[in-house]
This record gives sequence, C-alpha cells and structure tokens, in this order.
Amino acid sequence: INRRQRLEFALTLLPYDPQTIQLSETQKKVEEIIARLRTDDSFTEEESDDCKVRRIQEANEFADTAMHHIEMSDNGKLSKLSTLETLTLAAEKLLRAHRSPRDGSVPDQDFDDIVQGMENSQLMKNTIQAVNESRVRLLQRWERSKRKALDLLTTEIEKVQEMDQEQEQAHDLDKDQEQSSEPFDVFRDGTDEHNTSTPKTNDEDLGLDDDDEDYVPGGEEPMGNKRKRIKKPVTSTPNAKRRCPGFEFDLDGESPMVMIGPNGTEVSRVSLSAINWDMTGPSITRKLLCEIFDRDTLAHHTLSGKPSPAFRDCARPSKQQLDPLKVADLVYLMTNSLDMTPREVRTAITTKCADENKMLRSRMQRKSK
Amino acid sequence: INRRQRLEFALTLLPYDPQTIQLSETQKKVEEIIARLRTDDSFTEEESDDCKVRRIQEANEFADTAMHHIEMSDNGKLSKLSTLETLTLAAEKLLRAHRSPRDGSVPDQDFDDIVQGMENSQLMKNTIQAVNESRVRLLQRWERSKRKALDLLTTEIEKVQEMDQEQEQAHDLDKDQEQSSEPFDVFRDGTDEHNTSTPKTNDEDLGLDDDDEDYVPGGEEPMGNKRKRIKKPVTSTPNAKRRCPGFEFDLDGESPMVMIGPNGTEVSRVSLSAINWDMTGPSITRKLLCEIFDRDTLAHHTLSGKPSPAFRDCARPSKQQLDPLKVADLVYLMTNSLDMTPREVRTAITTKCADENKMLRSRMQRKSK
DNA sequence: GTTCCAATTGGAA
DNA sequence: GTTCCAATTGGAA
Repeated sequence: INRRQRLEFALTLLPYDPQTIQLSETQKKVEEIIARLRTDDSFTEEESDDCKVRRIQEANEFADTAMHHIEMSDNGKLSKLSTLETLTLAAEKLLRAHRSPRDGSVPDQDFDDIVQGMENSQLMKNTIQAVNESRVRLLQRWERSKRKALDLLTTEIEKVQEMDQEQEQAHDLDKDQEQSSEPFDVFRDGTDEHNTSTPKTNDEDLGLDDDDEDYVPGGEEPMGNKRKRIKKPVTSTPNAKRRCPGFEFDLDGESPMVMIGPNGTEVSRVSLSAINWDMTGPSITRKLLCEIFDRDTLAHHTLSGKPSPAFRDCARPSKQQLDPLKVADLVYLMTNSLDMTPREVRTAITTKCADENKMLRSRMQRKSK
Repeated sequence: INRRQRLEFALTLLPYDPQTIQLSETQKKVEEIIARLRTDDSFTEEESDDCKVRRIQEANEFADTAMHHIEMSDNGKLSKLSTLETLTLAAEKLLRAHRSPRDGSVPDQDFDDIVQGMENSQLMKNTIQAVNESRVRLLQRWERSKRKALDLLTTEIEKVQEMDQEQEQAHDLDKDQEQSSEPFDVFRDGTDEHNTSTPKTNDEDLGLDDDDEDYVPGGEEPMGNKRKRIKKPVTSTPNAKRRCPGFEFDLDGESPMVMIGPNGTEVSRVSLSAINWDMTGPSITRKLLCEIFDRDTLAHHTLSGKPSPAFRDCARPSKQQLDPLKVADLVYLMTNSLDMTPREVRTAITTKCADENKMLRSRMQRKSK
C-alpha cells in the first residue's frame, strides 16, 4: 500500500507544476501589451511633441522587456517568437506612423495621406492579429503541459487498477485464450487462392503506417495506378437492385456466422440479411461496423488510433486503434463485393467512429442532467 | 475626409470593448479556483477537524461566488455553465472524500479504501478536466469577440478603400463589362439537351445550402439513390489507358479555350492536353483547379466559404467561396468524363485549397526571414 | 514542392 | 437518433 500512497500523492501534485503557473504570468504580459497599445493609440491630441517622444520610447522599452520576459520563460525555443517580434515591430511602426502625419503640413487629402491612412489600418490589423496569435500559442503550450500531466495521471491510475485486480483475477486466466484469432490463420494463408480474379490492394495505405506493425500478414502486391476502379463480376446482376452479395469466405452455409474477409472476421448471418443492400456504400459500411464492433468500442476507437493533428494541443481524450485485421476484412468486403474504393470505406469508418463518440457524449450529458 | 477620420477613430477603439476586458477578469477567477483547489489538496495533515470543516466551508463559498461572478458576466447563457457546475460539485465531493477516509479507523487495505482511492483519483481527473474545459471556453469567447471586431474592422477598411478608389476609377468603367458571364447564359439553358444520356446530379448537396442562393441556375432533378455509379460511355475505350477525354461543350474546335461545363467555364486547350489523364481523379481535379483559378485565389478561397466548424472560436482568417458556377462545371466534367463521384471531386477541391493556403503561408514565412 | 491521410468540429438534413 | 458536409491541422510519403 506504500506504493499507492506515493502514487496518490503524485496525483495531487502533478497537474500543477510551476511551469504552468509561470505561463499565466506571460499571458498577463501579453494582456499588458494590449492595454499599452490601446492607451498609446487613443492618447489626447494636445500632448507636446516632447511628451510624445518620451512616451514612444517608454512603449518601446516596455515592449522590449515584455518580449525578453516571455523569451526567458520559453526556455530557448526562439523560433516560436516570430509573431511577438512582428508585434513589437508593428507597434513601433504604428507609433512612428501616428507621430509623423500629425506633425506634417495642412492635411488636404494628398495621396501620401491616403497611403498613410491605409498603412495605419493595415498595421493596426496586423498588430491585433499578432497579439491574438501569440495568446493562442501560449494557451496551447499551457494545454500541452496539462495534457502531458493528464496522460501521466491516467497511466498511474491504470497501474493502480492493475495492481488491485491482479489478486482477484489469478484464478480465471484460461478464459481469454478462446477469443484469440489463431484458428483463422489458415484462411490468411489461403488468401491468394480466393483472390485470383481480383489481385487488388484493399488496404494500400495502411501498410505505410509505421505504427501499425502487426497489420495484415501477407499483403498482396500493390498496384501502380490506384485510381482505376476495377469492375468485377458480382453474383447479382450489375446495375440492378442489389441483393445481399455472395461471401467468398462463407464456407459453411449452415453456420450462424458468416466470415467476411481473409482475416476471419465474422458477422451474424441474420443481421447480414437484415441489411438493405440498396443503401449507399458508406451506409452499409456503417451498418456492418455496428455488427463487427459494439457501439462503445466505436465511440472510443478510431481508424488509426492517432490524435488529430488539428487538435494536437487541445487535450482531446486519446483513443485506441480499431482492430486493423477486422478493418481490413471490412475494407476487403466493401471493395470486392460493392463498388467502393478503400478510401471511401475508410472515410466511412472514420466518420462513424466520430459520430458514435459524439452520440455517446450527448447521451452521457443527457443522463447527467 | 471627415468620414475617414471618424472611421479611423473607430478602428482604434473597436477591438477593445469593455466586454473583452471583463472576460479576462473571469479567466483570473478560474485561475483562482485552480490555485484554491491546489492548496485544498495539499494541506498539511496535522490540522484539527474544526479547522478542516471551516476550510471546506470557505472553499464552497468561494466556489459559489466565483461561479456567480462568471454567471453574471455571461449574460444569461446559463446552458454554457454546465462544466463549471460540474467543477464546483466535483470540488465539493473531492473535499468531502478527502475528509472522511482520514477520520476513519485503521487504514489496513480494506475494499472500501481501495474504492475510495479510485474515486478520489477519478474525481481529481474530472475536476482538472472541467477546469481546463471552462478555461478553453472562456478563451474561445474572448477570441470570438475579437474576431467579430476584426471582421467589422475589415469591412470598414474595405469601405475606405472603395471611397478612395471611386474617384480614380470614374473614367475606366467599361472594362469590367467584358468579364461578366452574361454571354454564356445560353449554355445554362441548354444544359438539359446536352445532358440527356446522364440525368445525374453533379452537385447534389450544394443545393441544400441556404447560404449559396445564387448557385447553379436550373438544377437537374435529384436522384434517390446517390450511391450508384452510373457507367457512361466515354469517348476513349473503357478500362484502357485514358486519353484526354472529349468535351461536350467544346463547340469551336479552333478556339484556344475549351469550355468544360454548362456554365461556360473555360480552360486553355494547350494546358488541357498537357495534363496526364492517367493520373488519379483527385490529381486531375487539382491540376484543372490550377487552370481555372490562380494560386492566390485557391489559397484564399474554399468550397463553401464557411469557416470550419471545428475552429469556430479560434480566429482563423475567413475565406471567400470559390465561384460556384466554375466549381459546378469542374464537378460536371470530372463526374461525366471520368469515373468520379461529386463527393470525390469536392473533397479534392477542398484539400487543394487547404494545401495552397498552407504553401502560401510557408512561402510567406520563408520570405520574411 | 505536392499530394494525401484521418481526427475533430457544429450544424444541416 | 443518424448520416453527411467540409474546414483545419501536422506529418508522412
């Protein structure tokens, strides 16, 4: 129990490391810059020139020190500061620009004046944009460290759970063995025989993924021209109302389960015949997904298992990868029996997972009310 | 010039409305909550029970007032506060949970203890998540108002530009007339004649968009089953190496420009024959896009012109919609001459615009260094 | 220098 | 309750 106490203590400390607190400091600095720019822009017109010059110097000094401060807390990642540099430069230019036209001669709408006005507006816009961007970037850093902490937290929690469950599960170990896919290895070896008429990559791109090492064993030879849609003879008449297609891996017609691909993924025969095969390809894919995986699995898994690149820094809950063998079988079925590209199937899977996750969340929210 | 001065004054004021400043206040409140939770969790063990009870009451009161404060600045949008409620509740539970096990008897690893530990960790995690979520939401509100201000700003700037250019452009007005698409209206009306063999929706979904009112005139009848890929006779032999397809709207074979669709979009004949029609559908689509629009247009436009729903609150620079008539013509060509679905074409367009934007930005960045 | 991938989002249908 | 849309992202190829 000593270990658990230590872990729990770690839990209370982890998410609040000093780094995080410091980031808030820099955020305040950025806010100050905004506030400062604001007062600099709206200052009263009756100031003396001396006064203006002094204030400009002050502002520049302030910008310099603020930037320095932020730089310091950035621990050497200098490349990320480009927008702040832009900001400072823009602020300087803005102040200078504000100063010069007002000291000029009579403002009788000469061309220079117009250009100057345009430039001012543009600079103003750029400045605001730069401030916004740097703010967002700082918040993202904050979120990233938070996320890292959360990940560590989750790992620790899982470890504790494992420790607690080890004792209880010592006596029923033999149950898990039955679920393994070992019995279907024969079919994997037999792939090529069943596949003679359509030597087509049905998973052309997954193979490129260095993360999915234990992917489909014995891949088929890739084709140069991915684009071409190979028309293959389907059991039902082409371009007519589609019936439930034939399944080349459905060897035992009496079995309640039908095998849909070379990796031995099975779907119940009744639900298969319940599907309306006149629906769109993506729709059928989604229906089959619900047969192969349960809804909770779909909600908590994605095609790749990788986080979205677009939300790298936004602390989205991470998801697992859908069993690649089952996915490959689904892709196999949909590309061979129906006229879909692997890409279309995969997109359908991606959106189905996203939608299931959304639905689960909205259901949870409704329940908690 | 009076008007411009007024506008410029508005520019300096607009982005910094008091609402924005207030939001920063609420952000600080959330930070305080975090700080408070932290001290509540790591307090020393030798406190008396009375002391604990008092501190718990204090914490609850604090949470209540903080929440009230945030509620007030939210102007009645109560539904958005659910996560903050969660946070407060979680904080209370956490404090209570922390209190009870420590007053309990000897901690000799009974089951209750384990469960309690689990619950604590879970609550802790939820609390942190809730805090994060509410922080993000507040920042998003901030960004949204900033963005609104920026939009207003841009509009005003454009108005000023218009005003300034009106005088200069008073003398060369007749130039623009030639570029209008009026001469091609005959072809729009003629669509159905050319289209008899393939009565297919080539823009099935855009019509649903209530924003694009002036979309393709005289839309064709939609088909119930979108999925089916209608095989149509192409001029070249099917399933062989594709050559440059025939263009049904290419009426004048001598013209240096070829019309690719019913809306009169034209592409130069030389660049058309320079395209390798054995590439994938998306690739050809991208190449044609570059012929129809210039790179800068592609970088600053999107298919719909709408902001990404996923980045609603993140102040992305807004983009315009690509000319829907030209897009419709491209979709028409790609779906009729090649074996692509409208969906594939549109996806290709979307990604091409995104990629062009990315490239432009990276080019700008490199130049500024 | 380009193309492609797929995760995520809110809302429309 | 479900499906679909398309904008955005970083990185892989």
